[in-house]
Amino acid sequence: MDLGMELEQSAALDAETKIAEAPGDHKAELRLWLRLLATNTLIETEIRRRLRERFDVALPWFDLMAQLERKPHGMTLSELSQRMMVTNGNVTGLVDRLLAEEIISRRQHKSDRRSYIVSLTEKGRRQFARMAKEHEDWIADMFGGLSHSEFSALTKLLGKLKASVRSAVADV
Amino acid sequence: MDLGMELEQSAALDAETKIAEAPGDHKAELRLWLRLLATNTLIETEIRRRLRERFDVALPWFDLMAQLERKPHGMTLSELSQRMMVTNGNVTGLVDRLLAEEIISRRQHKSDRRSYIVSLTEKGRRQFARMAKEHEDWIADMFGGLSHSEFSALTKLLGKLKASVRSAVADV
DNA sequence: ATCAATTAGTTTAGGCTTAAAGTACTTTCA
DNA sequence: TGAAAGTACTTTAAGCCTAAACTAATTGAT
Repeated sequence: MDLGMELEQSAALDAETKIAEAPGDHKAELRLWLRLLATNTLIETEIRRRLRERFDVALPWFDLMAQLERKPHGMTLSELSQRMMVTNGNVTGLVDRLLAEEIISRRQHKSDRRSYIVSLTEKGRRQFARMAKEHEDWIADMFGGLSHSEFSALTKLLGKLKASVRSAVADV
Repeated sequence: MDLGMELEQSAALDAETKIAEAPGDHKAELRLWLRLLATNTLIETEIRRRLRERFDVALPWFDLMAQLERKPHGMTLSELSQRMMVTNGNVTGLVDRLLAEEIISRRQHKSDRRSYIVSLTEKGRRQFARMAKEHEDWIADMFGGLSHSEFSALTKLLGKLKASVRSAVADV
């Protein structure tokens, strides 16, 4: 997704030279979002391509496995859907397919009969370990153009942005 | 998507206090990507929800209209698919649906008989204008937690990251 | 001028994703 | 304790999206 409003690359727009904007002018915010979006899409497309090429695995599968890997005792489908930031129905379908491949297993919750716990099988753990190793290198490779300090600055700023978005979404 | 590897929130990790990493340790890069991803997903989900609620329109429709709005003379499907960062086949389907709603129109390319030009209809232009106005406010609202200088710093850093990703993707 | 390579767009098959409605179970609280 | 509200998960319908195979037209190299 790239909302196509990418503004002129006027290099002059920084904190020093920026003139007070007209009220209701949100070009800077828009520009920032578009840049975030484009960057994210670039990375995601490339990761998807490499996962398919190297491991014949779809990105949502990797995502699901990554979640389970951190929780050796497994988790419920609801928790999974929250962590993956997708709907419950989506997770139901994914779980079905990963079960069929014996990458994950599923058991009834002990006390809540509505609920299931899914976790990685041994096969799933092995496969994920191989993928995670390369995946880390891909990311490091793509991010290699940034210095140490740019890194930590960007991480910090994104944390702030995330918090800002969260609070705006929360109190609608 | 949220690859579930979110690391412990050790606040101590900045340029000053960071100790040299072990070779092959890419935790910082991973953390940065996960944060980018989560932020993007939050924004996208919320925009999608609001577009549906206020205008009964899907995000890809808005995206496509935003592209066309900038090019009053229209553009080819290929150009559209490049700008939207999706496949040609995807665009074919979207264009079909938007044509049916008379939001866009389509004509043969003058000299290249393989090619079509699509552009917004008057109806499409009107509808997009209404949406774009609110959309800008939503974004500004979500990004409101950042100061002017944080804004420009983040914009600049994301530009660098985007360039870094692009060059890594290019020379695979 | 010709034919191989490329490009524009479509189609197909299959998985992804959502929103909304539905089933089964649990919790709450009057 | 028992009805109402809430939660966990599934199903459905419809659209999104990709990769790959396909058709038709153009370009380029000899």
